[in-house]
Amino acid sequence: MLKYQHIANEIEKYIQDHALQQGDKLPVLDELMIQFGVSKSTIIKSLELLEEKGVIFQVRGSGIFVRRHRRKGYISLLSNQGFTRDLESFPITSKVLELDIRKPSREVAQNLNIDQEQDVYHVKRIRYIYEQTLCVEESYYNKSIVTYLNTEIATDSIFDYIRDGLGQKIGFSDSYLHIDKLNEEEAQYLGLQKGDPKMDVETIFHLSNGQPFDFSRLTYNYIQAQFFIQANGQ
Amino acid sequence: MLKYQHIANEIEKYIQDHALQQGDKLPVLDELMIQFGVSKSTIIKSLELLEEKGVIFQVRGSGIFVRRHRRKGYISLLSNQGFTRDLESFPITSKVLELDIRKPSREVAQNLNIDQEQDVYHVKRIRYIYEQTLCVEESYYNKSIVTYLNTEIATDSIFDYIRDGLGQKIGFSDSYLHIDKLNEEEAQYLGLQKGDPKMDVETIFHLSNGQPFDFSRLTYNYIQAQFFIQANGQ
DNA sequence: AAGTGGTCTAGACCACATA
DNA sequence: ATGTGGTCTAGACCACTTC
Repeated sequence: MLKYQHIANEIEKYIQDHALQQGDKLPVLDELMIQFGVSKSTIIKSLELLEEKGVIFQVRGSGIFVRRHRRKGYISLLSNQGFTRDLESFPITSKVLELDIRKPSREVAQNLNIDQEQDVYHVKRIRYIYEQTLCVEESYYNKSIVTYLNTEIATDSIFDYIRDGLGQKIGFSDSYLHIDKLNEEEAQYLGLQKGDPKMDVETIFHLSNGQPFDFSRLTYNYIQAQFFIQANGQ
Repeated sequence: MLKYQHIANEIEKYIQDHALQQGDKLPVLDELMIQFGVSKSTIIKSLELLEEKGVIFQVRGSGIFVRRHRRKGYISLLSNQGFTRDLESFPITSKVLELDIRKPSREVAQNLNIDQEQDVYHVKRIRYIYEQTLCVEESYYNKSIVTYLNTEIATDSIFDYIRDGLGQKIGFSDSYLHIDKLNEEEAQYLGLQKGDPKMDVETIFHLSNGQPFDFSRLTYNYIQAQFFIQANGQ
């Protein structure tokens, strides 16, 4: 593991173990340098990581402080690793409704940047949070990258499998959000009424080399759906 | 202006001027170092900025590539500078409905981290995009930080005024998203029906020293509301 | 004035992709 | 094997906050 990653983890663990709150001060740069026995740049790199993650904020001339959002039970829209990778992880489970290999629609092919003759895995799942219906998910994986899938994998974490089982490196993702009304089928899956509110999140996931490998649409139960986003200044 | 900021701007301008698309390759590190006459670290810092912003992605051993999301007309949920600061800026206008000084409710006081005796500016606005109703906004500003406001400022950009007029440095923000149904009043403002879907976005904006200065709730018209989020791997 | 974080440099060495 | 990005160092100097 890289030094700066290791140090970032240690600092984050320190914050959690000591239950530090928003605004609490961390040791100064010089101390951290000595404590971890590395150069200033390496500490700075660690702190940049934590700042980007929304764990701390730095004030020039003053110090390094803990950043905490106050509300619990919200799902982060910024983790592009699915839900299971969140720090404050939720008890998310899945039920697989459909799993097959097919030719993509034009929309799917476009989003995966392939042509319509190439095979994709199609997966439809319901996802539960605290045993309540959270969302319906429909995903398409480029089969030339995600070469194999089965129901067992899809019931567990597909992303863990892609990373650990297939050895693919997951990079960045683009998400598009829409608000609309539920249709009959969606309402049935989510245990709501037709015409009730919903949020659709379409996401294109890319490998770290920029290749799209997954296009997914999640339709959320508006009662369970609470999200948060931490933004940093530019 | 800092070197790495300047370079980042130049590179971004280069991408726009040449209308580069997703996956197009940029000059390699060595070339950029020579071209801008700076050290490797400075170029890297610029590229990190652009990567965080979702403008490029880097592949070790391969190169630096342009990152573009393909869909137009979506509002970024990551800009914590309001709408007006977006690169692909929209014609956003505002109408001020209410503007007064008052004592905050407990909820507002909590979110601004003040007590209920301290004054806040209360602003209620309707915001339009392409001359259509985008959202209703209700904001509360800590009056000890935002010392003055008037209708003219609130019709324009309040954030520009806070930064440029008051000389405050805007830092990070925490946003919380909910989906629900419109009530009578909201429906009227947005020109929709009671019970139609809505998205509420509550945001706490902080100065760069960590102090909250603005708590706002935006209620979006579900027909106009389209958002996007670019996430980077961890 | 002292303390603290931020920028920038030159260079050594490492890890990954491509051919 | 070569090219390309990533990590890490030691140190000089700068900018902001606090006292």
